[in-house]
Amino acid sequence: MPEGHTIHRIASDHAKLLVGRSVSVSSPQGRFSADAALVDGDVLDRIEAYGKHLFLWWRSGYVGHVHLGLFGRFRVQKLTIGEAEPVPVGAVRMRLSTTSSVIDLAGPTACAIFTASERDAIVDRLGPDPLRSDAQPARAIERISRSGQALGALLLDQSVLCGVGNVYRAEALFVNGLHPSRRGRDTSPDELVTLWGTVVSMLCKGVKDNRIVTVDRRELGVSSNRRLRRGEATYVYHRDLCLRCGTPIQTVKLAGRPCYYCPRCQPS
DNA sequence: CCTCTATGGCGAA
DNA sequence: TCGCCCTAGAGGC
Repeated sequence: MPEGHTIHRIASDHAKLLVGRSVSVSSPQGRFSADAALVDGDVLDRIEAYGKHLFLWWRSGYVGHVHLGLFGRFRVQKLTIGEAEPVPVGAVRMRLSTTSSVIDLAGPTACAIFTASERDAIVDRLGPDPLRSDAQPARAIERISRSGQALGALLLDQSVLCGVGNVYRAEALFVNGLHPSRRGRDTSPDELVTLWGTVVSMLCKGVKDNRIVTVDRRELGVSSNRRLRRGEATYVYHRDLCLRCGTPIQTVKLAGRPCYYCPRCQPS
């Protein structure tokens, strides 16, 4: 679920329900109770997405920080007028509720109430976010072009650029015919500019679709409106055979996780 | 019912 | 590099 596109989508979806309103904040599971009390009933001014981080700007000056990690999920329920709040299902770390909706957060890696300067400290450790209009791609491109690290490792390094996860790194490299083990410094500036562009467009599409679909449907030969199944929506990620040429997909461990690639379409 | 997996990231070695 | 945290859905029996 959560690469950068998920977080940006959540930010805009949740903003429609919460921003400008007084929000009840609680922790049915209990682990977030003390922090929740700091902002319970406060007005939410803004929700900000930065890479895989979500920041909730409260009018009091507190800033909520959420990182979904691998398992975190939000569930949104809309309430009809006068409807009582539903009983939480499972382990709900944080519940945000208004008279018209309830948003439950389960399984996050991080969920805490910070100050603005703590939020800044997190952001300072991040590279440019391709989904943000204030992103400076040159920062990422320069860093990659000086690095002896593999592209597959650099794309997953949130301090180089942020928001890309294990699916998008594999798919973006595939689309550009780049082997994941190619070193950053062995990649031309032109190739890196194009790679950045690929990441931007893939993530943007992910926000729109609210899921990861990197394949061009025309290459699939399926009717254009059928919803793609999981495993149909990528060229190499988690596939046995390359969607384009049928070659068996290989993986190489980079940044501690398997990077899927096609040895034929992405020669070293 | 159970076991396995997952689109992350941290801190201890 | 490894272990660990956290949850839910899928699939097997």
